[in-house]
Amino acid sequence: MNPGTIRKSLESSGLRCTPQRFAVMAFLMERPGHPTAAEIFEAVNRADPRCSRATTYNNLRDLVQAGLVREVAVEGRAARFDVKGLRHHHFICDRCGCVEDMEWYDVPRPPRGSLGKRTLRQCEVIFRGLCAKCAVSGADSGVRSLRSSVEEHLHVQRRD
Amino acid sequence: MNPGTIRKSLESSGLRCTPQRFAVMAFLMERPGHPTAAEIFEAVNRADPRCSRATTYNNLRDLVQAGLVREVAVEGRAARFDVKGLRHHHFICDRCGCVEDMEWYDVPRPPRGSLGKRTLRQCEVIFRGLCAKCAVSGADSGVRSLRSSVEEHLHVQRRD
DNA sequence: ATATCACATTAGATTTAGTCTAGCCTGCTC
DNA sequence: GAGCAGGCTAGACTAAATCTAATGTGATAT
Repeated sequence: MNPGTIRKSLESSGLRCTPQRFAVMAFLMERPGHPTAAEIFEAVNRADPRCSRATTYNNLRDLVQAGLVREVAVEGRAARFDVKGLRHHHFICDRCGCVEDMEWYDVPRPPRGSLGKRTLRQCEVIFRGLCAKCAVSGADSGVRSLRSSVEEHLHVQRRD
Repeated sequence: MNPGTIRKSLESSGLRCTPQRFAVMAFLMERPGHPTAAEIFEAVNRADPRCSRATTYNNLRDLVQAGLVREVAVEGRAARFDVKGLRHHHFICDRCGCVEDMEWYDVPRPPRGSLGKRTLRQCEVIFRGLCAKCAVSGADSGVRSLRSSVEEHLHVQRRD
């Protein structure tokens, strides 16, 4: 990835291209796979100890606000980040919490009228299940958090 | 909401109907609007101080695992919970972080082959934008965290 | 060249959200 | 009526993220 590209995309979003900001962005680009903020901080800080934790978080916030980076919240775990490149959806593993990209396809807009006074900015699809590694390994290897382990449909037929 | 219904759905999911568990479930049913764990704890504990924080979290975990309750992770904020009743999607407000239900409609499955060795349990659509209240009030009222403001055109200044 | 100003950065303290620990309680079974 | 399992509790603890107050940086104005 050409350093000029990063600089340009930062600047065209109104962000100054500081060494720290550049490093965070570069790390995200060259390491797809949705790292957590802690992983990003650790990597960037190891490469150049001039980048502190607060700066990493600040820069992530700025990059997300500028629309260059996407944040993915995962139940019971740290958030994960990826560069907003080609459009894609996300797959979240119930077991290990990893986030993977899924091929893009269009999501139908919500039906007329269901939006009310709300303003719609984005629709995204989240897929859930087991990632390839966890699906294969079968046995448990780190399940701990609030997650639905029962198939979706087998409960609550509630009439209201 | 008939207390018998709650007891029955707990028991048919293999969960004993304890007073604390019942209270958490009842609160979620009678107060739709996706409260956070802290709100649930506060309400349930105020109504009956015999329910501790740990118990609230334990019960939420159990209810989610049993498939009676759904957890919604929100970027930069506490998770929110709702009873899994009628199928619906979720709308998350960029500004205040609230979660609202959206009318259900079918989501197309991921295209053939894009799943690989993964196991799919669920597809859900998340809508993002501004909730009715925030869309109207325009001015800022509590934005603080990593959130995307790109296409949002309304530049909220953090800190004042 | 220097004062100024806005933006960036830092170390470390703090807050928030959630989990863990160790012990007690309750109600069933033998 | 002892044993046991699941459930509960207060409060200590942890992880993730944010805040604070001070310092650095570099562009522009004087």
